Amino acid sequence: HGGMARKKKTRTVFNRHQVSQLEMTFEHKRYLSPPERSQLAQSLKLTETQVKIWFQNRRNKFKRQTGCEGEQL
Amino acid sequence: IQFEDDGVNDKPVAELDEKHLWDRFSECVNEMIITKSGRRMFPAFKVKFKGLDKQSKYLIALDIIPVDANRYKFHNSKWMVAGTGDPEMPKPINVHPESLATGDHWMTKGANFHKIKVTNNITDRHGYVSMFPKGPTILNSMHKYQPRLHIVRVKDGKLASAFTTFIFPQTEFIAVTAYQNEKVTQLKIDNNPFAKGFRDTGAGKREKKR
DNA sequence: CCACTTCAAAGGTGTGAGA
DNA sequence: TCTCACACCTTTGAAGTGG
Repeated sequence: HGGMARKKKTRTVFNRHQVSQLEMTFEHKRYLSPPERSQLAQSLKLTETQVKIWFQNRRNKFKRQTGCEGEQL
Repeated sequence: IQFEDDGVNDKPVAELDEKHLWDRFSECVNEMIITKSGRRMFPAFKVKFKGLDKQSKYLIALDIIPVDANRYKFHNSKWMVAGTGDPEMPKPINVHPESLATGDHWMTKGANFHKIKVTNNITDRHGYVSMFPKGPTILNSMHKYQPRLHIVRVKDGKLASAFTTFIFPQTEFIAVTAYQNEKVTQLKIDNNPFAKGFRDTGAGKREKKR
């Protein structure tokens, strides 16, 4: 990185209602079709990209937790 | 306690996870800090399951009950009875958040109760679920306690078996407001990742301001 | 879509002082 | 005995980057 472009990435946190709705939706469907995503985004007042990325991250997390099954002694 | 037996044949067995760690704490009599805002227990209460029916759904729960009616004191590096215990508050039953999951779920993923908290703050009751109190478990300092694990099969929202309760003696502890036994403190520092900043060796920078 | 990484914010440790 | 502010860590999770 050459320039001095200091980007303050402020961490956005979804509120409880948003997370619980997203979580409930994820429990039923692990993938969302574009129309479903659009509707959910609108009802939660999030952008479609945010919902898309949330599901992407959520799938990754699910895989990570479930995949690492052989820990401990 | 009433239940409608659904005829499912299972034989629930729970075994304590990280038993060796619990044993080391137990050897020097474990202590758990209680604070006003609520403190997690360390080690965390984690269990693995066997003998559940894969298809059936189960509720898994944890509670913490008084061991006896004594007050204790730490004197000459030893715990000893120091009179009669104080009255106990009713103890909440901590239902595991993943509850009403299948036997298959519990047997593959186990149950981790690391988020439950213990407190000495009598004035912040979080209300009740059903007949039972909700929120952090209220304990008396310098009293002895024993966590218990409960398993019950559930069918169509109704209990479908008797409760199976497991007690792991090495999870017994004395509630304290500040650690009494140096050995316990050191075990906590050595094993709790959140206390890594107090470790002497390696990446730790133990320092005393004078 | 996945695999990873980035990096603030949130929050859990024991400490040591001062009740 | 108990409480509280620290310093010092971790964990969390949305957003970033590349495949």
